[in-house]
Amino acid sequence: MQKYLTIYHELADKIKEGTWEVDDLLPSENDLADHYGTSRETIRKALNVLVQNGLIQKIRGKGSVIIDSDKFDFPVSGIRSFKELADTMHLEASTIVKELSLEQADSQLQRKLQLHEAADVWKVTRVRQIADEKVILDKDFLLEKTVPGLTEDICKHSIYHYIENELGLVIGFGHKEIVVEEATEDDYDLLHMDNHMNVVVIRSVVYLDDAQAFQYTESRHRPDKFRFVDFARRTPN
Amino acid sequence: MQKYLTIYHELADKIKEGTWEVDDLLPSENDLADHYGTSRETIRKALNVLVQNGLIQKIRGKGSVIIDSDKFDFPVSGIRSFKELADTMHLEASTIVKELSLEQADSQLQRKLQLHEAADVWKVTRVRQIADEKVILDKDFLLEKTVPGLTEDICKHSIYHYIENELGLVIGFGHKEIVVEEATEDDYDLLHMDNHMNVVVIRSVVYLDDAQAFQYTESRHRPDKFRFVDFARRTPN
DNA sequence: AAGTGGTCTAGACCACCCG
DNA sequence: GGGTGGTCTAGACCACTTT
Repeated sequence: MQKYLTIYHELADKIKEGTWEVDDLLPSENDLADHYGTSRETIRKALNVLVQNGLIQKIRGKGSVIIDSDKFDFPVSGIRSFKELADTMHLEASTIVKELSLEQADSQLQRKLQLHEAADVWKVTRVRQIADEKVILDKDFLLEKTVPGLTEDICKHSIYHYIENELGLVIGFGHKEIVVEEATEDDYDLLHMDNHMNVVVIRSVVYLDDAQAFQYTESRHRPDKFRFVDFARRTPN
Repeated sequence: MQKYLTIYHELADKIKEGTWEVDDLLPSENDLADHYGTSRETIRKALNVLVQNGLIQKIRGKGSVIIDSDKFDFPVSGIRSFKELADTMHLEASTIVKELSLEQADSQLQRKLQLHEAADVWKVTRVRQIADEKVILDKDFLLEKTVPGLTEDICKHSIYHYIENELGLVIGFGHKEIVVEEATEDDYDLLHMDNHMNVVVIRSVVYLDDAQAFQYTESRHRPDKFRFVDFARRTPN
C-alpha cells in the first residue's frame, strides 16, 4: 500500500483509540516526517485524508487539532452500502430480495445512466429490515455489462461487496437527491408503514472510477426511521 | 491569490463555459504545467479541487475527463447559506426576520456547541419565502462572542456574508442531520403548511477554521418543497 | 525568534492505458 | 513504447501563531 495511506490509517486508528484528547494537537508535520522517515509532503497527504474524513482540523501557525468525530457518527454520508451502514452502526439488519431480473433499460433509465444505446440492466428490489421492522425499500438498476453474474445470494448479502471485492471494480463518485413524496401502494405493501403517508426517497447514480455510470437506485424510507448525517467542508467554488 | 487556486478557477470557468465537451479529456498535467509555467504538483493541486467539486474525474493512464456537472446542480450539499443557494438556483427568494434576541445558552445548546461554560448567544428566527410561499423556518443560535454586532438588517440579508466578509472569519466545517418530524404549532403558524403533517428538519453545527463551534441551526422545511442534492466521492476509511 | 502549517519547485520512479 | 496520472523526495520561502 502507498506510504501516505498506511500513515493515514495508523494515525486514524490512534485517534479513534483516543491516543490524543479532543482539542489536543497532533505532532507537527516535521516531527511526523522524522518519525515515519518520510518527507513532509507525504505526511501532508496523509493528514489531508484525516481532514477530509473529519478527524482533524489544521490550523496555520498552531498545528493539527483532534476533532470530536464521535459527534458525527459520520460515515453515513458519502457513498455507503446498506451493509456498511448496518455494520458500522451495529444494527441488527437483514435484507429480503423481492425481485431479481434482467431487463432492457427504458429511455428514462438510459438518460439517468447516460447511455447512448439500449442495454441490459439488472432490476433488484429489496426490503431492508432493522430490528425486524421493514423500513427501507430499495430498487436498484445495474448495468449487466459492468456487473455480470448477479445472484439472489449476492443481493441478499451486499452488491457493493461483490462489485468491489469479487469483480475488482472501483467506485468513483456518486450523486444523490433526497425528497419527500407520497407513499405508493408498493410502499404500503412492502414496508411497515402504519399511518405515514410520506416516504423519504433517495435517488442516486453511482459511477466507477472511469466515470462510467453503472447504477441507478431509488431508496424509499419510512419517514420515522429515516436519518441522514453529513459532514462537510467549505471548499473553493 | 495562490497560484493553484487561480489555475483552478480558470479551468473551472472554462469547463462551465463548455470549452470542452463532457467525456473529453483535459490537457495532460504536463501540458498544463508548461502552459501555466508552473510545476506539475501545483497543477495537480488545482485539478484535485476540480475533482472535489465534481467537475472532472481523473483516470490513471488516460487523463482527466470532464464530468457532466449540470446533472448535479450540485452546490446544494456542503455548507451553504440560504442566500448562496437562492442565488445559484436563480430563485425568487426573500427572508422575514421573526425574532432577533440575545440569550444565555441553555445546557442543551452548550453541549451542541461544545461550550464549557455559559455564554451569550444570538437567537435568530427567520422564515424563508420562495416565489411568495413560506417554505422554510430557520432557527439559528450564534455565539455572540464570535459574531458580535448582529442586526436585523444583516439577518434579513445574509449572516454568512457578514461573518465571512465583514468580520473576516473563515468557515471550516460543519455537520448536519436530516430527519422527518411531525409539524409543530409553530410550523403551522409560520409556514404555508396546507395539509402536511410532516416537516423535514435539518439540524447542523458549523465550526470556524480554528475548530471552534459557533453556530447551531434548526432548519424546518415544508416537505413538498424540500430537496437535498449531494455529490460524494469514495474516500479511504 | 522559533515553530507551525501553506505553497511551490524540479526532479524521479512507478502503474496503467493505448496504439 | 510513449503518454498518462499516482507517489515520493528534499529543499525552499511564506504567513501565521506563540513564547
